[in-house]
Amino acid sequence: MSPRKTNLREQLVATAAAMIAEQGTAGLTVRAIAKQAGVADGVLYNHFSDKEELLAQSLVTHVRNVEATLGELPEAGSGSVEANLKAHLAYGLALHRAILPAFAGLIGQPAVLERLGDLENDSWRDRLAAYLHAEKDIGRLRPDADVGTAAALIVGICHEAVLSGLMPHTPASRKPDVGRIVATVLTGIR
Amino acid sequence: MSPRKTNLREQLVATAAAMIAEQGTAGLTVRAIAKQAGVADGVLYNHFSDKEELLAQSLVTHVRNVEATLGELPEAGSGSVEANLKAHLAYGLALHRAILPAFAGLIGQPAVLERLGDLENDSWRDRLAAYLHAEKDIGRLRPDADVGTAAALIVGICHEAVLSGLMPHTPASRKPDVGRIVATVLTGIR
DNA sequence: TGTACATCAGTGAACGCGCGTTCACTGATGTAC
DNA sequence: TGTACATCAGTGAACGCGCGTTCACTGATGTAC
Repeated sequence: MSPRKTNLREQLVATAAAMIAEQGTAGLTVRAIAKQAGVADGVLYNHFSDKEELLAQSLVTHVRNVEATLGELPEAGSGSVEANLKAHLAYGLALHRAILPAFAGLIGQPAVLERLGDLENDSWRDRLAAYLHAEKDIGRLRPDADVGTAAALIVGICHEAVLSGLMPHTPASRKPDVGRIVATVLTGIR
Repeated sequence: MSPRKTNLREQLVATAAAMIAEQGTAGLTVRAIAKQAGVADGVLYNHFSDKEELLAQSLVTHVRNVEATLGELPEAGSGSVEANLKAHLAYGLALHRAILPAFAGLIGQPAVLERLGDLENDSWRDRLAAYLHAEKDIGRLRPDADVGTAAALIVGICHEAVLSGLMPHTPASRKPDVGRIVATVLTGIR
């Protein structure tokens, strides 16, 4: 063995993650990754069984890179519920804007997605749901509030905002307004 | 001219639309379409400038086929707001379940999507927003209700439900509950 | 009506290309004596 | 210390494949006389 100070595997993953961040997974090529990393075309097969393994690892890295740039999420009981939900929503919007195009490029080819089992799949969603439950337990939300559904609504807004932005003929006026969304989820429309 | 009773163009579009309905646009091949239609490989170029034109036309047809299978949307003022919103949401869920995978397969290759300008892009969304406005004018929703945001929440749920279903490691318990979603949008959680 | 020719939708083998992947080879580094 | 050999990460040309697309050809149909 005696690893000769080779972290080329990590170099390839870092390069591929950066390319995913810039252009998504659609049309991403092993040659393009190798060229960007400044190594030979075939070298990735010394470190990965195939392209899918490199892609799966790079996706995990990409998601972690994005999460590292996002701040902390608020704790239940601190500040106001409205401000906390706005922070959660802004976090989710930024997260999905950065990672959803990468995942969408893999639809219809789910083999890569199935290799991501070790990636905590949607930890933000779980934390949002836990936050809402805690606020309800504290009494800052209605006792009969359906916090699971509220979490789904907020996650859905994130998906909708990003997907609409990827479609061509979408009016720019459809940009999400964090304050109005949180207000509507809190108070309803009836 | 004298068109010799040739509707092969429409036959190709119908075949491609059916294949899109079954397996989405990802991995859809001109050869597979030709084989399924029972015609020669190259014949599509007598009727379309290229694969993208066939795909765009087939996507429009697919969407119209799906819409034709969905019932009518309720009118403002009839029935109850809650029942009407449930009908709208069920419609949107069925619509997106059928068409969103087809569109997702084209992300990162937006040339096809740009050819869909004549397709009324998201007419259900517009009709939902118009319905909510009308109910507000009638007085069956709060005067200060943010119906535009409410429409975005409902559309978002449709996107979220479909995308989550396409991901492998999603728990089955996350299926959307139309009644609870409508109740939460109507009454909020605070 | 019958015959010769023109038309043109349809055919399918073939082309060029880019992809993921392979593998004989290189050459710098580690080891043996 | 110096020399000969072994190792193995890295190289990059080449392979096979499937894709979208092209085009010389076929043969059924319409037209002219």
